[in-house]
Amino acid sequence: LKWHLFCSKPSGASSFCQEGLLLTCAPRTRKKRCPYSKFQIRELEREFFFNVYINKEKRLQLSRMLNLTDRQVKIWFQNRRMKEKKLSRDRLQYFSGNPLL
Amino acid sequence: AVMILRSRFLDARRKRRNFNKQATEILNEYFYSHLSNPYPSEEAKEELAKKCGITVSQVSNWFGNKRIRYKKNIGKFQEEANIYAAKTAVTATN
DNA sequence: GTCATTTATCATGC
DNA sequence: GCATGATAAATGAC
Repeated sequence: LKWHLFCSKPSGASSFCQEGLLLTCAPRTRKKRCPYSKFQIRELEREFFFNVYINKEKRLQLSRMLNLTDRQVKIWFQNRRMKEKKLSRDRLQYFSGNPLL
Repeated sequence: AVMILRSRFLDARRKRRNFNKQATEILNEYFYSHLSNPYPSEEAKEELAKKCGITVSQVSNWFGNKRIRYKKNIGKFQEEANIYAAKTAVTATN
């Protein structure tokens, strides 16, 4: 059984959500998904409100403040833009075909 | 009024409801008859969505969940797989 | 960059 | 109490 090829391994070592000094797990394993804290989300959302596309400087600044990697902040903004797009689609679908507007 | 609609929209997104039996049947039929590559195209998703009375996003969610949960415990789905395998075999003969 | 995914997690149904 | 649908991190194709 194969389907999509993602290299995912449980990575025996206890991998906590703090990714300060990303130890290189030899056979590259997929990083465990770790939900961000309320504070991290709030700050990311705040920045997203001002600009949907974040520049490199702000990204580095934000990543340091939130104890996230540069890559994590970059990906968060990518995912957040996709979420916004989906929200727009859902709103359109929900409110169209709705009377009383 | 706008605020009411807005809140209803938010509630509708938050609340989860199970699909009806017929929709689940249709989705499972597709899944098990494409078990070697259970990735419906965009067109197939739209058709499934229409037949099931759900959105394309919901179809994508269903297949995403189904693939990972099937892969994680194939044994648990063996019985279900046999049922739909037999079902498609019957429809194929007709 | 987008975007379809994988995977874990969340929230609800029953 | 798990089953199930939706969402949140993370990856990879392009």
